[in-house]
Amino acid sequence: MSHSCSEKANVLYALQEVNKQINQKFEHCTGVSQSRLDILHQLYETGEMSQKALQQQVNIDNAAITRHLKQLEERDVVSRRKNPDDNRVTFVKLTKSGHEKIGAFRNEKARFIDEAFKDFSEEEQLLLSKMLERLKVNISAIERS
Amino acid sequence: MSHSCSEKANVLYALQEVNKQINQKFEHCTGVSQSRLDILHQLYETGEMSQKALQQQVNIDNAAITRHLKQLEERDVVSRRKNPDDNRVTFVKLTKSGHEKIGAFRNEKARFIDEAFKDFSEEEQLLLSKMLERLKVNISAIERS
DNA sequence: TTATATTAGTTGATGTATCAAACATTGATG
DNA sequence: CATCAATGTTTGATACATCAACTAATATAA
Repeated sequence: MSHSCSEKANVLYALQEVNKQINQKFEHCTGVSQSRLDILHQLYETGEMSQKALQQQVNIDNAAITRHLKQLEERDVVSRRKNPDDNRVTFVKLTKSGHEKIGAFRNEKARFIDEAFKDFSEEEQLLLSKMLERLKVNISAIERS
Repeated sequence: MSHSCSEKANVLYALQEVNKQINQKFEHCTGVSQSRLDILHQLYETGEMSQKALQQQVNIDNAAITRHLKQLEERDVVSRRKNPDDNRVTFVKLTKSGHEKIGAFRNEKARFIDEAFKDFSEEEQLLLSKMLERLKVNISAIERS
């Protein structure tokens, strides 16, 4: 029991290691943080959208979204305007120059991902994906002690 | 190509999701951050050790280690002393009261881990572990563009 | 033995995620 | 219509990780 438990612990630890490694390496390669790229990626895919929708897609805090967008707006990567039909929500989209820049990052990321999974077959990817999903479900179900 | 690539991207994304989820949930359950628990866990396992060795084990920044330990020392969870044979290094260990407290956290974590992997067979754990290891190797090999 | 390099640890600056509190706007109810 | 609840966004406080610059101690080499 103690042994199998510590084995699981190691898997969890490995997961965190890989994750940290990904973030560090990728950010080091591109100069953009993962979460910022997630935001930009989402805007690239979706076009104009509300901050709320964006926040739900990329799954980081409201406050963080606001701050990222503020900076991105200053650098003319992103533009914002109020929804004329509901002044609570603000719409965000990539600027033209932002859109161009993001293209390069997306290629970079694609390359990164291809390298990361270079020796994974389709089946293995699927397997990994399924396992992660199960982990996610299990963890969601955990109650506060 | 575009399709399989975005599939990989989703796997990577899922990995990050799970990781974030783990950290949030666990910290929410115990009130201790993962990295702080890693530090305490390591001290629990190893006993007294140098900060350098600790840092290498838990793999977070020197500066972060220093700051964690400073706080833990203030709260009497940990005690530090200089290595009399080499005044550059400082040894750290759990205090008696620290040791007791950590026991509870470790149990909490064991429970958490058991829940997370509750429907995973030994083989599956091993499989996941191997895949993560491969990812790690692949990512290590990626050069800055 | 004095100068230089290396090692361990600390501190300051910066970036970013989080929660909670505040705010403005809108919707719903009496 | 007036009040109250809900929604979307912002700000402030806090926590943490990272890098770079710094200090102190030791090891190396001239």
